[in-house]
Amino acid sequence: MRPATIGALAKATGVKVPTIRYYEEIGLMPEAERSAANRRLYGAAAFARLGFIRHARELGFDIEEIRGLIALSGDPEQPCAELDRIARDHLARIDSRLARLTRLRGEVARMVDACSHGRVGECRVLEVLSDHGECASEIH
Amino acid sequence: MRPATIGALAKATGVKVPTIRYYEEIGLMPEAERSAANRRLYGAAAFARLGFIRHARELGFDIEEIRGLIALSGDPEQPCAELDRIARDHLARIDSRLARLTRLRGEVARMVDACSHGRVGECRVLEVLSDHGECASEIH
DNA sequence: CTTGATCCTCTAGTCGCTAGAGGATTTAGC
DNA sequence: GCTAAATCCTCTAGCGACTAGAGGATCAAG
Repeated sequence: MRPATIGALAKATGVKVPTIRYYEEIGLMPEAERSAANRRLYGAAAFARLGFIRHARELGFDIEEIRGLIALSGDPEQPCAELDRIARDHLARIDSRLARLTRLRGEVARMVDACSHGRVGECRVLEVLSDHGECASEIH
Repeated sequence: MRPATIGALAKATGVKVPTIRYYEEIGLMPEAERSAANRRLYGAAAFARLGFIRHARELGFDIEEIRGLIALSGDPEQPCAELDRIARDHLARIDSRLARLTRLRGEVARMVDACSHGRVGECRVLEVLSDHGECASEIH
């Protein structure tokens, strides 16, 4: 397998070309080797790493967390407690976002139900929004 | 009730001072009157409007939607179909975010479970992240 | 009358990209 | 071999919704 262009890497991983360059710029991807004409060239390792990054991003890890995960993966002798901690922290964040979003859904649904389908003057959507006392749940 | 300073408005509504200035800059709040010494002064209407904005933001409406809601609220004779549409669209967005976040939670939880609490070399967290085939659900 | 809190404007930074300008090089079709 | 389209390069600027900080004016309390 000879080195691929950035376009081929993009196609294979589903990460856009400018995003790959951006990842290189912020040091998330290593600096790519270059062809004689200054084009970036990627080998199998780059495909694996970018795939990893993409998947982690899809799971909602932020760039700094991914940096941490990559650093840890480079040293297989380390105990995986830190890895576990990053993942658990992330899970906790997801859970709290889920809880918040669920409460929010309830409030918005209630608001939609309150619409009388008449004129704006009678519509309760605006009232619900204006008056925090209308909230069923305490969001703040 | 004589006019309040920006600080008092901030305290009362829970919106930070720079954010209020930002809202004025982008035209979400009207330009405040000024004291002789050029300080912003706010009356009851400003409290109501900023409270409305804050609440809508908390419910996840974006600035453009809020602009729309405010514009509609200015004309009580209009039918409230448009209002209803904005709110329903928003509800649909929340639902799809909820669905996505729920799938994601499942994957991350599975990943955390896969940690053998040994060394990084044996930990499946990294594998799960590397290999999209490991996914239980199709996210993309 | 001084001290500290609050206010003003302005610029720049956050995150994770995305878009576009302007130019070089490569690839595909004829 | 030649041309046209696609791809690549670098660079700067923009998105949303703020947040942070500099540098200076003004206000309220002791």
